[in-house]
Amino acid sequence: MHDDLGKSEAALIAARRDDLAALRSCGRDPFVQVRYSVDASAADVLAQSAYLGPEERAAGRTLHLAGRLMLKRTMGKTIFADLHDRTGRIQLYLRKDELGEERFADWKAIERGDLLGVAGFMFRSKLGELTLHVTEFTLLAKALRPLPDKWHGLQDVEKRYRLRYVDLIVNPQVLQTMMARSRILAETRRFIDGHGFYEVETPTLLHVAGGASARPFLTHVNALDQELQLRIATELNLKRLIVGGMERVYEIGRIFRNEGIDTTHNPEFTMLELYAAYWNVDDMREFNEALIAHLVEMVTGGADELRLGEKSISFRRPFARIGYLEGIARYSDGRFTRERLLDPVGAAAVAAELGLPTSPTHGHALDKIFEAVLEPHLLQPTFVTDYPAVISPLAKRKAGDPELVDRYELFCASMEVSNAFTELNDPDDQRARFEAQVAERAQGDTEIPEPDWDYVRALEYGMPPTAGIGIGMDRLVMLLTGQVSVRDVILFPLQRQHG
RNA sequence: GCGCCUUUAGCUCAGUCGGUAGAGCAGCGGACUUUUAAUCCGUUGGUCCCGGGUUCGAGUCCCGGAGGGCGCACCA
Repeated sequence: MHDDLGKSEAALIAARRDDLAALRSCGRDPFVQVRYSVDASAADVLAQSAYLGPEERAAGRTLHLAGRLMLKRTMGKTIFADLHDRTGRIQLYLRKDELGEERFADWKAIERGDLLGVAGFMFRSKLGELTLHVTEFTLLAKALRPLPDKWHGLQDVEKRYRLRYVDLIVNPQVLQTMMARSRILAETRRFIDGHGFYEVETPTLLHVAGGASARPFLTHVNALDQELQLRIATELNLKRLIVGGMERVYEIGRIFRNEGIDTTHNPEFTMLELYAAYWNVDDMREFNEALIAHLVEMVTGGADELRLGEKSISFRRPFARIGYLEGIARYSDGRFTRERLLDPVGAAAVAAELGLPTSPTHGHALDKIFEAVLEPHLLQPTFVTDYPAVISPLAKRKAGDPELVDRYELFCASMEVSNAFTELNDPDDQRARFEAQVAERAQGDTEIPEPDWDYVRALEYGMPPTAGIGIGMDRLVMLLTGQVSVRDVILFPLQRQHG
């Protein structure tokens, strides 16, 4: 049909273009096809014809499937092929004596990668595989570029991320994970909506990005000729809505932090933040536990355990609980006491004892100590409670213990999965905490945001007692799908531009 | 930002001591009416990431650069 063109990529494309030209010249241009009436999916058809005995063929209506041809095995006057759709793989079987000389010959120009509509009936092949016996087919689109190796797929990590569409075509596991992510997000919304919450959208472009400690991305509005920052949290705006009376609000939105990129950090990521008026941190913990257990049940099909590599993580309720200071004391054999940790000088000494680099602030030192001492032990789902107030500028102080706040973080597999607290609604205390942050910023902790004084003003109108939570959805999806790199749960992770 | 590793055919990978580039798959031609990464016969295909240098000669050694991965640092 076409000349021997060699097999450099350009030649492989040229050969496929020749096939396309040949199809067009005999009035079979695949790109004129506008739709195909699909009435079945690979997974459904396979499940429904499981009853078929050896070499038995199914009676009944003709099935119509569509998908991408991923493998072609030509045996002279018959062809076996693999068709993939979003639900999975199904084998096709075609015979020359049924299709006729001409239609069968069309398959010379139908190759791996092409998109196909097929009609036929199910049967069980001699070797026992449920197979669609094709009686009718339509080429729906031609792949002009060759696909990667049929066995190894696309392994090159850089190409997988840069050419994610190819990755999705040839690595079914990637497609499964990304579709699972979509389902997890949808189920999270459904669960939350079921508890009477309102989903809202707050701005990503802000004059002062606050609500977390992180360096923001900077940008510029031409219309106003002003510098703007991309949000680093949705917290302050969502609590403005609590002040305004929405009472139960949440946002699942993109957050931007201009910081390092590694297996657990992408500069843009998806965070759920949720606020409930008249709840406290214990109500939130209950809600959190129910949500996570529910999602685990969904992805496992009813189990309460996740396998993560060698590890097995049990989500049987209630999850474990340990105090922040109590935990550090326990895993340091009592050496790192509350008294030492809550004192800036003592904490710095503890950090030095652990060989940690010098921290610019008390809070920074506490974070490092926590990560070194307690976090590695938090494999099973564990609520770490009663955080020091110094590292919780937006949380309410514990009644009777003002050095601590009503806050917890949930850890699974040594990864922070949620962060929740009873919100500080005392405007005077909030103002004082912001002022303390200004001082810390002056000490050199550049991640500390500029205070949002309008937020204090909002509190002065009165915010009901409120509990709030933040959940990094990318990390939650990592946990639920067993991925070790955040790039494997983000469709298009940020990559450096080629020079 | 620092360190280690990595980049060879469309894909997955070999390439020894520095001697002028290989395999499998894909492609192309042929055989084959129940295959399973089909098989069998034949066959084409290279900016060895880029730029310098050493050398009679560089995929290989040296210097510089780019992309990527991992670790550290940074960071929820």
